[in-house]
Amino acid sequence: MAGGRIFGGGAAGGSSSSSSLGLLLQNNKRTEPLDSLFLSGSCNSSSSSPSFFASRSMMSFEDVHGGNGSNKTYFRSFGGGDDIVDDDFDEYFQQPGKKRRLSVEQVQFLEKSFEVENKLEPERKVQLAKDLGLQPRQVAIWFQNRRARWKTKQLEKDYDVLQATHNTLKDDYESLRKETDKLKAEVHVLSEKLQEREKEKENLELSENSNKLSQEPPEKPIADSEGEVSKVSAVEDISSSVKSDIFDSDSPRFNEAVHSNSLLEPGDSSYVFEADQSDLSQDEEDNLPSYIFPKLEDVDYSDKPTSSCNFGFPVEDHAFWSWSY
DNA sequence: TTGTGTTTTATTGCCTCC
DNA sequence: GGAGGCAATAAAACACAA
Repeated sequence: MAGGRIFGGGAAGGSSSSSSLGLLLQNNKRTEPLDSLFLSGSCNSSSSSPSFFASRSMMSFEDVHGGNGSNKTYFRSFGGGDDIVDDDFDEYFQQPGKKRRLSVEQVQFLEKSFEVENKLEPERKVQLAKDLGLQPRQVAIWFQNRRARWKTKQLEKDYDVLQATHNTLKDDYESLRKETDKLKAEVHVLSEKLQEREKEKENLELSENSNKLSQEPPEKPIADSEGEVSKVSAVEDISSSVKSDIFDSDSPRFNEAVHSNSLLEPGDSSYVFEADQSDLSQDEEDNLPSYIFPKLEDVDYSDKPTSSCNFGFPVEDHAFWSWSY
């Protein structure tokens, strides 16, 4: 233990008319134990000089006179001084590396002061030191250590609160996940049913058509209207087929339609799959059929005005993305 | 009595503020 | 540059079980 700071040089001289805690508690009621401290620990005692009083605080009366360790009270009376033998004190005080515990009363006093204000201004430090018969440096150290203890306790409290919050969130997450799984399974079952129904319908139509074709002899259309008639029937065929393909992600015609942007135009009344993309994670997007969640690179918005920073989204739909970096 | 863990007091070194 | 705060740490004091 070399070097280090030099002790604060004892309590400041002069008498005071108010205690340090009194400085802070001017408008507060004092507690009874502290009152006794204030009274008994007064530095106004004419019988002892402040410097002597502060020095005396560095020792235990009972230690000097053979006290038995635990349950010690170091400073039975702050003001008296008649029962102190200076030689014993000097002997004790000069022992190197000895630590002296503060008395219960001193600690109570300091605790009370700490409750009021956990920082220590120089004036209060000196005043407290005077009141308690300690070195100002000791008071400062006590406050420093007390702040450290308080901080540790606070951290423990914060940790407990965070842990409780974490547990609550975890439970919420679990229940939401279960609900999501349940809903996903429901969606799966329903979409399978839908596909089955559409296929049945399609098969029925095909068989009906083939029956008609096999029973009716082919009629030659009139030359003038031939082109028109075949065009209309062709369009009808394609139209009905496309409609059913909307529900069939495997249909190449469906994909063509999507790519040409002719069927799934947002805002169109036929735009039936307006998925809320914000609720889907990227992984989920990847697993979904393209008709529910067309990939960005598959959608051509070349006919729409775009800004330099809209990531390929139509400007009017994604103003959010349109800020400039 | 002794070994061990905890608490309290004090030191050291670094940092910030005035 | 000095004062004061803080984190890390040392070491004495204390508590307590074996």
